[in-house]
Amino acid sequence: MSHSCEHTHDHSHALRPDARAARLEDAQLLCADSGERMTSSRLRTYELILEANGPIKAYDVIDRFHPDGAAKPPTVYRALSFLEQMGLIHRIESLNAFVACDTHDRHAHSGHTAGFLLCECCGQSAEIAIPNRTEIEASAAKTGFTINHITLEARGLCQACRSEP
Amino acid sequence: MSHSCEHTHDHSHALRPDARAARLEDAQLLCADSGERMTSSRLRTYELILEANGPIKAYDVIDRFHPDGAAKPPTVYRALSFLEQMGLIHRIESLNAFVACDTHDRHAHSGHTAGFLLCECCGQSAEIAIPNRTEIEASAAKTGFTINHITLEARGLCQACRSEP
DNA sequence: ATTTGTTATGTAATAATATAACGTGAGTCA
DNA sequence: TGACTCACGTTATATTATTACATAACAAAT
Repeated sequence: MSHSCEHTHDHSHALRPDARAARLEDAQLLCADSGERMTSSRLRTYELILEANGPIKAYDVIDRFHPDGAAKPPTVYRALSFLEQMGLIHRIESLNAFVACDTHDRHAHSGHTAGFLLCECCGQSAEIAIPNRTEIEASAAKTGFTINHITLEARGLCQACRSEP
Repeated sequence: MSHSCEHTHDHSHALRPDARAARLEDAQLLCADSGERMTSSRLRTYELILEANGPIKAYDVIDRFHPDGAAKPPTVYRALSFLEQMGLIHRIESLNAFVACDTHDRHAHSGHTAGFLLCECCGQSAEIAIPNRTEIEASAAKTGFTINHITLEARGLCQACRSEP
């Protein structure tokens, strides 16, 4: 889906090294507080996701895991599950990819559920609050359905990609 | 995800044979009107999706395609793409599965975009209108993002599964 | 300090999902 | 009829994800 265009994608959203370091620290504190272990493979996986410029595929994490050679899939998939349970990353269903949770909003989005805007051109994502969650729940409740989790992924074009020809 | 419970799922939503036949006829008319060809593999794929009691996996279609032995994957994946483009079926991203479009609502949902309620217990799905489409678009527009397609999938428990212990 | 239970990891294999590439046939229409 | 397009058949392979089981690391109680 991404990179189907001609222009260059110089509008990187990747975190700068110091911001990444801060996120890694925060994650370690979060785990310490919750009595979970932030092991080295979990940390490495999180680091690679933070380094990525947008959602990253599991096998890209696997390939980049070691300086010399790939990790074994279960190592990374286990870490991804853990990080997702901790609310540190989100899975993007429509891309089979993973993205770091936007820390700024992490506590704002109830149940660690967020919506995503996914640019079909540059491949970057933006996390948004799900507008009117209650309406969705109300609409479901009419038929007696109770919602546990909402996946909301909107595909389109980000401003940068729309303005570049 | 589904069938993690103890109770039986006798609340089938599958169409009755006559209703299925009507859908198949409608689909053929739709194709005729649009100048597309409803070939036998497309029809067979659609038939299997209509017969399913909820979202069905591509490989389940592949396995059931012939009375004796499976179809080749490309045959079915091609048919699935076609049916999706025609608005006859939807892909459920969070399940890697496909479900027949709810005909009743097919014209009501602009752009053939629909939301889904997915029961984590019985595996059935219900198609809903996306309640906040404009708000989502407005929220995206604030950052200059234009939306082409919205995926909305809510997981939870349907009434039948909540009432059965 | 040892035992014991739990949690995490290593490793090999394989399952599940999806597409590429390329040749063939069937319809359409000048 | 010839040329064109669309759909299909076939083989192979790519991509995504999990099972299964053995080992290691850790924590907590004895």
